[in-house]
Amino acid sequence: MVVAGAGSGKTRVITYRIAHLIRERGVDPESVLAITFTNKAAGEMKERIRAMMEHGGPTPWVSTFHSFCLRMLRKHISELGFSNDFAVYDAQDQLTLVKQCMKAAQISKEAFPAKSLLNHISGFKNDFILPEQLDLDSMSYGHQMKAAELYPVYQAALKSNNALDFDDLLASTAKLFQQVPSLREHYDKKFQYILVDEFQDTNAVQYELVRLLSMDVKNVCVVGDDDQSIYRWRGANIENILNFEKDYPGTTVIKLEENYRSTQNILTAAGNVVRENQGRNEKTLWTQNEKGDPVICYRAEDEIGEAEFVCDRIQNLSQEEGFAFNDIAILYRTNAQSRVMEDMLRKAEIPYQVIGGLRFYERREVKDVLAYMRVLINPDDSVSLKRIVNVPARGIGKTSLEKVEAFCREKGLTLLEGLRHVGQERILGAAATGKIGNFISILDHLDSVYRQSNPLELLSEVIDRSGYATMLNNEDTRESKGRMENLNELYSAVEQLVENENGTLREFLDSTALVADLDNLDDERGVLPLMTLHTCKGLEFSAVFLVGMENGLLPHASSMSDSAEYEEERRLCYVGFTRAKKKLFLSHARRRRIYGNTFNYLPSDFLNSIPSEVMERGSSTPDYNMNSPKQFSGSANTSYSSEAESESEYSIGTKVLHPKFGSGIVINRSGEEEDLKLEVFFKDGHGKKKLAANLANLIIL
DNA sequence: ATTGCTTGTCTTTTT
DNA sequence: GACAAGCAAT
Repeated sequence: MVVAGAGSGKTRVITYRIAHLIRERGVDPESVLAITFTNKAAGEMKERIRAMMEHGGPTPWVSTFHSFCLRMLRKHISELGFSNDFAVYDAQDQLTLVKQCMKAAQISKEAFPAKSLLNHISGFKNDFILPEQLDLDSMSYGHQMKAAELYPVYQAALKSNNALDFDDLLASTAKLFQQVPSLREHYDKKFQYILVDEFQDTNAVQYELVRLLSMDVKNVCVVGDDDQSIYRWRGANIENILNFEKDYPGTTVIKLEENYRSTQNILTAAGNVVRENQGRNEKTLWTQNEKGDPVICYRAEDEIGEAEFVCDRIQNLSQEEGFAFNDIAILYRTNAQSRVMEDMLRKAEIPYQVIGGLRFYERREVKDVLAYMRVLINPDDSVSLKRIVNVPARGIGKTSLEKVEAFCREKGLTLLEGLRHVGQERILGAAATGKIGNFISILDHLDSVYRQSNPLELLSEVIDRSGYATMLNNEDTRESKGRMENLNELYSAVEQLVENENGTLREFLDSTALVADLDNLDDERGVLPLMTLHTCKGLEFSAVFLVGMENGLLPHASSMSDSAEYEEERRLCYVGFTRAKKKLFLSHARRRRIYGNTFNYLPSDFLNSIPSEVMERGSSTPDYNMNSPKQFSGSANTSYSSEAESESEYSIGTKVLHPKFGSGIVINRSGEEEDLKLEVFFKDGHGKKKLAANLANLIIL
């Protein structure tokens, strides 16, 4: 186990270890399995290993957990009673199916938001709790309990659609190895060497997978950094680092504490922020690098001023100091923050790319077109079928579809089978029957294309015959033109697949299901990347701008009520800082418009952790760099000017006292002046309360 | 019965 | 500001 700080060369350790094993120890490359966090990282690692080998030949398995599992399942899933043409459901598909199941199970969607139930189900899967293993007595409150009730229904629905969701890829593979010992043994023996990067972000299933593959051959090398654990909310478990030594007795632990990436000042700032966390392994990163420039912290009046500052400095770095745009990054906590930055970058004519946000393969038109192809491959996929049955509109509405569905339930047919029987069974009137017949004949035609030609021809036929092209052409708006462009882009993606790899349609669909945001990062051209703090993990840039350093954004408002979540925000901040090699710019705005409301945020608590020797403050208005950072966690806030006080009253993060509930912290606010509503999280088990500010008799602490 | 329109809701992070 | 659910108009 290699416990290694940021910038200490973790990934390099894995890459060189693999190269060493193969080159010096004569290990068969195909007996090596390396797990990375993104497909991009996997590709780069493979490339580097290949470069270190003398000649081509077999290569080690390098992939993400998800792609590894998908590969296993495509080969062996019949053992679990699925057909190997199963579909992979993304978050949208999952939600659609959950809603459908809730209707069937008569669960009120007002009392239980589908998203919340899905989150809990995902949580069960990440903890590797199968529906039959649910312990209802251990369930906490209402949502989790309801989710437990829905979980088996949802799994059954997935099965009848011959589909797995994202979390199933992992859980089902683990289940597969547990249920079929011969298979487990086979792969255990095959993979003599297993290496896992970013181990601090593995969850229970992933841990179990590693364990299952290393029972007979206990040769595992994991690399991680507990300070960079930022996926707790996704089920990641830092405990995995602790359990490791128990499950693998005789583990050698190697610490890497020298940082080769950042200047001393940046490292000091980052180290001080993360040091305040309680549950962490004490380690201090050091570097031989120069002290470097101080970290710059800029206070803007509003988010536009912040964006102006950022663009200004970027121009400066580019023109005066010769930084390439792709060596500078803008990082933020939430995707929504990118918009203002984009507007300003466009004005400044700086080329940029936003990583993340709405993914290409999640766009409506792309998903619609892909849904046609998914149905051809897997006719049981009713989620995709329902998506396209009336898209473009062809007169098959809600009521008709409901009747067909009822008929299907009664006869035990899949939706597609049901649609095919509409005519004979006289379920619907002549008009509706005819429309469904047309749709079926479109599908049949596409199916024959699918069987006879390549994916590229099929795609153009889908776009054409479905009526999608006509629909977009008729609309003739800026939006519809954009959608058409996306379809053209999809076309080039498939084109590439067919030309270069001679891939099949299913391989293409699989790859679309597994693309990560970061996989789209294109670091060749001089394009400036914008991304969230989560996405930036593993990357480095000469200059980094971390914007929105405010209580409520970083730390995010939703983390204020839970100390474990709050600590994760700190780590997130640490990850952001340590991406920077030479220059780190922080910024925060006094006012910020979000969702149409104006918020007055206070500067982030995390800024207070940074020693003034390594940080320089600036702002568009004077009086900022004079004082040390304001303290607002203590009892007195006399350092505020009166103007600042009225402005920041009840800001997110403010500690308050309530006559009944005692002390608490403001985690959200809405409305203005008289109608100001606060959401306050109280200690001592009172939990979240919504209060009207002028009625609640709150005392600001 | 379907369509296109309006209203209301909800926005942390993602393989 | 995006999107889904609910509405009146055809």
